[in-house]
Amino acid sequence: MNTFERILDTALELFNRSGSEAVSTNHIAEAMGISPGNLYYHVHNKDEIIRAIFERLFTAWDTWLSLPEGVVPTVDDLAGLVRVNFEILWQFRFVYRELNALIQHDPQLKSRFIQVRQRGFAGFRQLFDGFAQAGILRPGSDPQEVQRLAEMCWMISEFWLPTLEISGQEINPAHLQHGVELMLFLLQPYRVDG
Amino acid sequence: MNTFERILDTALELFNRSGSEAVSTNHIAEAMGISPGNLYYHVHNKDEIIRAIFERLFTAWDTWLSLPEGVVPTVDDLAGLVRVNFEILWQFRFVYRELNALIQHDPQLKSRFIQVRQRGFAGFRQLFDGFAQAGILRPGSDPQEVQRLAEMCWMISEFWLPTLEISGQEINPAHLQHGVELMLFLLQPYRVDG
DNA sequence: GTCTATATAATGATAGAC
DNA sequence: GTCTATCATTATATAGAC
Repeated sequence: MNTFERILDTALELFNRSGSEAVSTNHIAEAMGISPGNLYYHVHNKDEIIRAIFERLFTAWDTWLSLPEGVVPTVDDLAGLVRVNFEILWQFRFVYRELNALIQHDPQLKSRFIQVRQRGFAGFRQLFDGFAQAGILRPGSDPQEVQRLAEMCWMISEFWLPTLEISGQEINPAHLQHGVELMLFLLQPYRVDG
Repeated sequence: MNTFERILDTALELFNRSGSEAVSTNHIAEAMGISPGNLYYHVHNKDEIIRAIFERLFTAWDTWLSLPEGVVPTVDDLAGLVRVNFEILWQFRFVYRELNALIQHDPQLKSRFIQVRQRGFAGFRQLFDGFAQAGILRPGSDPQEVQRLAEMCWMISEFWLPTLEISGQEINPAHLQHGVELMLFLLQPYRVDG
């Protein structure tokens, strides 16, 4: 693996462990066993490292939401999808721990994040259109219903890990499952099958 | 006002504007027009400033949830309560922007936050028991129903502002109202009155 | 209580030899 | 590509005069 990718690997590990603010470029270099000067040959600055790690997350999200064409998704698929996102966000856990601060500090990162997240939600949202068309969700009188269900599920998908952390709860399969169940619970009144 | 409180006022303003990491004790002293040495006469260190500001938030929350005795709350009261929490969290907006990072960095702050938040949720949760007893929520077959509704509403109450920020949406009354409406939407299927 | 002056350490980043 | 050496800057924090 090339040095640039190794820098990202190491930085991600340290950021997840100690937070990106507490981890200096010197720490990263030391953890890799290279000199600080060498690190700066491969990256311009610390912000670039953070942005590159974010791009890795974005790639993971792209794969996450690239669903097979023409297949009608079920609510179980949705639950599985959210579980996968929990895994992704655990892998990049420093991101949502510091997200609002990070994008406030770096306008370039902010616009990029907002753009990618927006696209991600659009894809996620499509699942719910699929549910409605497949008759999995009952036809509602309120046209905003599907939109709102998607927004709530998305919120759980994004903020369940941070919620567990500020509750003092361990991030383990049982506690993650609680988030999935919360999501299924809020879909319950609108489901035809369940 | 005494100097300690003025330090907290100034620090809160700067933290909200630039993030607590970017603001040094020197910045705070300068913004107040006192010397760095003088600031350290009044506080031991920066962590103490952050903890003291958190205590202010906790006090605001205490007042927030101290409801008049024996009065049966309505769903409108709940909506109003959540709006007030949005105002509180706006006043202390650096807190939820950095919350997971801050409590990871300061174990003392972490245990205190978890404790206060737990108590806060218990009070919030009581509202929902009140709803159930008053017949505002339909009697559900699932005993966990009330708990889950409270958890979802609490999540909106906590994370709606961060959600707006990472969506690139301005924090204004209309966008805040959207959060309230999301909450009312998820209560809808369980309401008897609506 | 408030100031000036300062100690100490760490940060991000660069220059130039190899 | 990698190193050593180093810089300028900033951060937290303290000592001691007033």
